Amino acid sequence: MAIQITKETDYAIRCILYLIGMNGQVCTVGDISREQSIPYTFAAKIMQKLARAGLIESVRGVKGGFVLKRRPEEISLLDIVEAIEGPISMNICVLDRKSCDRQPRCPVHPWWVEISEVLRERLGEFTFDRILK
Amino acid sequence: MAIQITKETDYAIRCILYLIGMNGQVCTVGDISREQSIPYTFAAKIMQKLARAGLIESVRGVKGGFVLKRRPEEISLLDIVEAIEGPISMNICVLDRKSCDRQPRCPVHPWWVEISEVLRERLGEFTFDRILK
DNA sequence: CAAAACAGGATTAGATTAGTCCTAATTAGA
DNA sequence: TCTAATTAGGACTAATCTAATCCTGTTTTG
Repeated sequence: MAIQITKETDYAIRCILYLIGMNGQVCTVGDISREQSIPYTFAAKIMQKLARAGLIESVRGVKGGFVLKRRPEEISLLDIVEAIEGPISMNICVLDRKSCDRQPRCPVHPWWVEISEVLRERLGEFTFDRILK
Repeated sequence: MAIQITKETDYAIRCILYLIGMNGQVCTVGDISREQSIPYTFAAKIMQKLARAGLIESVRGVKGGFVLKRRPEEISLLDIVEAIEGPISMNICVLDRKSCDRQPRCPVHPWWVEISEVLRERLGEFTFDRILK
């Protein structure tokens, strides 16, 4: 676990980008997988996560697929990162205080809390309306 | 590779913290390993990396060990993270443009460059003199 | 009811992280 | 000068996580 988003998250961003480009049209996993060069079953998993997070909506059955559920300005990098990887923290101790074995207080802990928060804020500022310009 | 420092980096921070607390006294890997609960051989590797990065200095032979080479205000979280994990980038494409298969331009690329830079700056602001207060 | 699609659990392969082992090289001190 | 304490560093192993696949089930159009 180094300081980098996963390939899955990178794929997820491409998925959203693709849906934005399709302007409300329902797209299948097949379309997305083909156009964005993402392995089919992996793309399917990613779309499920994005749907559970409420960023996109699934339509089941023949003629089904996925559509964007929010407008581009309502979707940020943070939304996608958290939909795929879960809550952000620069060090596990931020989310799970027990994991820090240097009880009761590690002097660096508050720094990680602060840096994690800064990163969240920044990721939240990058919304997809900005990308179209 | 998710957005989080590794355990090795966390250990490295403890090593520096320990040396700072020892006020210029030469400390062995044994001391550090014992006091900070880091497996001996792993701690040895970490100290080597910190030494190569110029944060600490090694003294070989009997009575040898490690000493801080810089003052606390000259050591930041960034120095340690980069000494252990190498250059920071939120997405591989920031360091290795070739790794981005969506040539020639991915619209998200400049965002990752910017976010990586913000993170570097923030990590650089946390210097170890601040921790003592 | 058949075919096209999503849902989701279980599994596998590959990469990375975490940690170990072993054999030097260095040096203080008996 | 020999020995013990110590760092240097390459090779290796174990554990964990990421990336990807497989399979079975459910929904829905025509």
